[in-house]
Amino acid sequence: MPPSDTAKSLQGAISEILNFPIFRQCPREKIEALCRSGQVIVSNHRQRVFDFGDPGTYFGIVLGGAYKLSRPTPSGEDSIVHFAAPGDVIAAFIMTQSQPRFPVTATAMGPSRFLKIPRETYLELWRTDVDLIARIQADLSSRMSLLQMQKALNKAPLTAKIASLLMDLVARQGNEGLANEEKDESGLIIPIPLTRKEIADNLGVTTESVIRVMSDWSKEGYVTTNERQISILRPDQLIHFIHGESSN
Amino acid sequence: MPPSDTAKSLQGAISEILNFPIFRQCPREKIEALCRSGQVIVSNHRQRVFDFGDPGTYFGIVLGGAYKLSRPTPSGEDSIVHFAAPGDVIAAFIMTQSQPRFPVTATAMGPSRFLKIPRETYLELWRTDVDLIARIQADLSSRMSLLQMQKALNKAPLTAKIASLLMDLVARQGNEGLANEEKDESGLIIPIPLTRKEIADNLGVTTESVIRVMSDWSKEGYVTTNERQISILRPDQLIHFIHGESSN
DNA sequence: CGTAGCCTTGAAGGTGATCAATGTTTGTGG
DNA sequence: CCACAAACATTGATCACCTTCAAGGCTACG
Repeated sequence: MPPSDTAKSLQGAISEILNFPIFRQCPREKIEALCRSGQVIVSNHRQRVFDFGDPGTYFGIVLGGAYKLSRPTPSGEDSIVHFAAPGDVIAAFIMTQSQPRFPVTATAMGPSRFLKIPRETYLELWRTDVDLIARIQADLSSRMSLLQMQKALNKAPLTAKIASLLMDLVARQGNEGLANEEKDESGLIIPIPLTRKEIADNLGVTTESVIRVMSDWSKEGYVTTNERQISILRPDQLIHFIHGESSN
Repeated sequence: MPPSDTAKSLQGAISEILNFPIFRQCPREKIEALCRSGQVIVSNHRQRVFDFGDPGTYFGIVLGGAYKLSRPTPSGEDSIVHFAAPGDVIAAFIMTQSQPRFPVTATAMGPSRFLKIPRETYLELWRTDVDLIARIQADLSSRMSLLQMQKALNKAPLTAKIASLLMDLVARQGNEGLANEEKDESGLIIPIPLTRKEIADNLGVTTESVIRVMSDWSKEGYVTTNERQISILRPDQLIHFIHGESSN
């Protein structure tokens, strides 16, 4: 890639990042400084960015598309820990360790881009720009909170788990800059292309079980899927499932 | 409590904290400065320190005993998110938020003590002592990692979940200063007084199920319990369960 | 044109939940 | 010090939910 292209994509990255909620009202110079040491990485569908256990020499900010963060289970399958959408920070948590290793595998879901920033830059930020670090921590804090919420649903029926996941994903989109006026027409659109298997791997259940629930909901008209794009037509109904009431 | 007592317990707290692994090789003055603005809180068994949703005006470092961090589930039960042992940091993650609220309820498990440190002190540390903040982050990082590992076990049978929890708890003790030479005699002792219900609430299963598994293991001689003190006699057997092999 | 990934459906089976009853220990107040 | 309540532990029977296994169809992509 010629240097001019790199420069251009970096310029784009800066303005994109400034639009993400966690970096709102952040002085442009700071973001520029952050980006200057970084590099925009473009990924294809299903392409792995790094593997569980690899040396963690950098962290990332998702710019477009999505990445799934997974880790192998003792039984050899994959457990998806998080769906990283634009604005999400990846692997920042381990940067302060002395010999960091990535705690998850990152895989692109559809064509995606992220800003790759070397570990040294992160460590320098601790001294030069504490505010920025605090913003990154805030993102991790919400991830932690999400994990805890999901843990609390362990005992709940599968319908509750799926409904909760879908509602979380649309809620995250809502917080970001996008105008979501399409509510009334086509329902809430989930901003990440999800397969049934990915939902299953995230919830720790089987693909078949997810399919059965989603099929029912499609028949009832609560959701629709095409091209891995899931839309929620009846958020109210899904919320019912989260709170334990079965179908009525 | 007369001021002399407070001073004494603070002195004790300082040396205790210096012995915790995350604060090892930390200059004594820094810890002293940290403690000076704090206060040692003593809790009785089952006493609540703060509730989910309360304004988060302080954070804490567990000195003795243990605290369980839980949050209410949509169905009205309790989900235990973490067992906080001595050396664990509580609620530090939310300190940087502008209007922090405790994301969990903290309840003492047996007689316990923790150092209560006001939020302002934490915020000041960001400017004055980044190293200390990094150490606290490291504790949270390991908590996050633990949550992810547990999530990966979602699909595993109940035996694997319980075995994993018990082994995690003894491993955490091992990392702390205590000499654990009692391995050969009485097995690995779990440093936290756990009820079956607490195990169940942590794993998102029912008390009865936990009891059935633990009873089996007691009969097989893998574990023993008395006075809520659980000992692992056959760690090797428990590890088998984690990796999916059933009983043989 | 064949493979790989994803989606779907059905039947059978098991694991853990639920419900109910009872015993044990701990703590509390008269 | 005893009586009573509350929290914890235990056991059994039944049942629902989700898994497992099997088979087949669809689409994308080299």
